[in-house]
Amino acid sequence: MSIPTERPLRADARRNRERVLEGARAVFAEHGRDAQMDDVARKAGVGVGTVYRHFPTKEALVSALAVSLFEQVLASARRALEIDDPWEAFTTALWAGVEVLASDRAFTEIIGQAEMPFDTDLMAEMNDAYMQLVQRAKDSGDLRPDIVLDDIPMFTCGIGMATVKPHMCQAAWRRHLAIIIDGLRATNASGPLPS
Amino acid sequence: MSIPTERPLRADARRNRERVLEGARAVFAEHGRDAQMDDVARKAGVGVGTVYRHFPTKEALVSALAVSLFEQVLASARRALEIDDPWEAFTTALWAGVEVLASDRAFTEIIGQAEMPFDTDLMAEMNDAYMQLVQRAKDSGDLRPDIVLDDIPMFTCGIGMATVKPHMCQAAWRRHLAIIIDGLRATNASGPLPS
DNA sequence: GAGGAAATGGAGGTGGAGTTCCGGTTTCGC
DNA sequence: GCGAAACCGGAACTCCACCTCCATTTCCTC
Repeated sequence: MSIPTERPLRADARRNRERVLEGARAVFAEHGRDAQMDDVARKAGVGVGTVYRHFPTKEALVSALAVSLFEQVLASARRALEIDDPWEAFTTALWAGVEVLASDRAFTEIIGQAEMPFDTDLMAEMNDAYMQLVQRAKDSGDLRPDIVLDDIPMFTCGIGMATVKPHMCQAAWRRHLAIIIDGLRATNASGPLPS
Repeated sequence: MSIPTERPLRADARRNRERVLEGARAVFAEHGRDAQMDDVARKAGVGVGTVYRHFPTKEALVSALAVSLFEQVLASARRALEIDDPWEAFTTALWAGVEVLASDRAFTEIIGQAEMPFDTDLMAEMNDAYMQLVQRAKDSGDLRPDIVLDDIPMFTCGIGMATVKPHMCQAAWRRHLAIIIDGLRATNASGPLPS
């Protein structure tokens, strides 16, 4: 019953897999989810068949990319957790996380969906990290106490979605986030949040 | 060179046109832009051919709906302009406008695009109304002065996009907007907005 | 280097969504 | 009422994007 360890990829296969990922990242970041597989292949300098050999489905390819970006966001959250000041830690994580979102159209579209195509462990670790950031910022009295964890992806996703509008200045997301961060401060709350 | 006044629609055509619009509103509000024309027809209790007789293209149908919702938002902004207190006028307009957005997935997707398929007059009137709301709220010292007009659709669009996630509580947009409004108050600004 | 397994590429199959077309039906002016 | 014109319905067509297939090439093992 031992799981047969997968034989290592051949050299050319490994190289091409990397090229596909690279091309896909570029194409999906620019055109969002509905970029086309043929364009990915062309960008990667590879045939469509090769793309499909490495990723059986468009969805699988998109997921692979999303996982990678998700890990980036998680890493930035963990780095922020090392900051002593709770409010600075919290806002630092937001700035870093949103920067990833704002740079990639497809990623924002994906996390804006109901079902994430990820392994749940990653999600759980993500929740953990952000839960700590939120709780610490609440405990210190900096973050308004009626914020819940689910509010955070709502904000960040909103910023991402609003920023990918093609005609929009690329730096606009910074203004957007700055406003939200000011709105999140406990001292700035004009009243309790609804429901 | 007189433009031939269009003959009035026949009774059944007028009735069906209305049914198509009604069905389309429902279907697009729920499924967003990529709802299907066949579904619109079915919802309207009408053949696809009839849909295409009244709206030559899917895009045309979507635009017609969007104009109607846009007019709703404009009307709510004008109503808000009659409120004396500048800050209350401004926030009232936001609450009303976002409520329309949050209820309609396709509409949010459309205004999140580069080119709006509208007649420009409507856009200009919209700009006028919001410009006044923004300026008055700045002049009274309530709204932070470094906000520009273009920031407003960015915020509202972000809220709309973040809210149409199917799994999300329908009232979440209120929390989102409440945070942003608190962030927009001049007294709550922690620093100047970037660029 | 030879044999064979793995990987490649891109022409074409497949399916689904937008649009067209036209025989049949409904409405309106006379 | 009657004829003509407008309108309706939905089967069929088109087009485009995802995906498959296999002859050919590349790489690894012995």
